[in-house]
Amino acid sequence: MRGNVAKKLQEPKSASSPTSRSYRIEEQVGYLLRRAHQRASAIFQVGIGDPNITPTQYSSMVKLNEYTELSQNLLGRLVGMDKATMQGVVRRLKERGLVDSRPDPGDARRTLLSLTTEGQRLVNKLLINGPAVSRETMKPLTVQEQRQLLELLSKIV
Amino acid sequence: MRGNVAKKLQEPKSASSPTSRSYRIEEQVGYLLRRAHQRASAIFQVGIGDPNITPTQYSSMVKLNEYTELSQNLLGRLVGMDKATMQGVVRRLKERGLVDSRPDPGDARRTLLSLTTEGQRLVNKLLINGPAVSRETMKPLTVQEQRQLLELLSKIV
DNA sequence: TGGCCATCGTACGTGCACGAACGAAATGGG
DNA sequence: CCCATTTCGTTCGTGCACGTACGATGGCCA
Repeated sequence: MRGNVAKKLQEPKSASSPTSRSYRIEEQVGYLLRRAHQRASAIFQVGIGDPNITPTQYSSMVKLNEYTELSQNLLGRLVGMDKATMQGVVRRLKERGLVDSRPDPGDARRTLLSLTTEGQRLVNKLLINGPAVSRETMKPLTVQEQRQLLELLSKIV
Repeated sequence: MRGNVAKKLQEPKSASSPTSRSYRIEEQVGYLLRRAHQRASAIFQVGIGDPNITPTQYSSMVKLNEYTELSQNLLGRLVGMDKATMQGVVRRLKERGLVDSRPDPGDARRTLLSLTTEGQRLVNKLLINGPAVSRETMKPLTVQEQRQLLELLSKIV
């Protein structure tokens, strides 16, 4: 019985003054976006069909599949990653033989990236699961709410 | 003039078959959540009032300010971080003298965390900017849309 | 009360994220 | 044509995120 008291959750101490509207961290956009993103990533990881492919790697491969060949910087802009982040993502994809690169013949600063045959094969397999992952992430919402959410998120990106 | 051709953006190659609805990565929840979270973090960093405090550190301090004293694990559950992540966040806050810890007298496995005087001072200063950060993040939305977004995000967290 | 199982915190490895600094290459204006 | 500016990719440092494994502790129940 001793020490039992220590297990009880303490009450919040702030009595929230009657004038100032109380500030709850759980109701702030940034907080909710972090949590939502966490959950989306977790669902992606189990649902996309290859536990070793991350969401950013997937986005990159999907874009490379659309455009055939892109410079590293441009790819980064298309998928919303800064160049330092992109560098790591591309390095890992190259290490796994999913992406190949060659110097841009017209601009010596650039590296042109493309999917290997293996990369194409993989991304086309994963693309089949893409819609299901999105569906599962938004499962708690009605179809109309899902449309709303996508629209609202598009506006604040 | 030479090499100019290399700068033109290549057209996407997929002709999107007429039967299957095209899959655009930019319209997937996970992708939008990642981008939105990125933007929210950037706004937080410049707006919260201390560039060295991260969103997760802020959440943790706000919760510790509400509850006075919490075990590391419980704090992690309250702010949605797994224990390994929490460990790093707490370590950095302790290194900066913003958080203090003592062994739980009733349970030798636990560490009780609390804000130092300095930590309290800081979080109360940052809390003033909290609402403005949220406002700025949702600036592109109408007030009604802002309410909707918070509600929808709450449902999928 | 003794042993099984859950919980707590830590440690390690991997990956995303980004600021800053860097050197090489391209560009554009004077 | 030359030099200042910009772009491109890399590297380094810091921090979040989480899986896994570990050892210590606590709770439960047979």
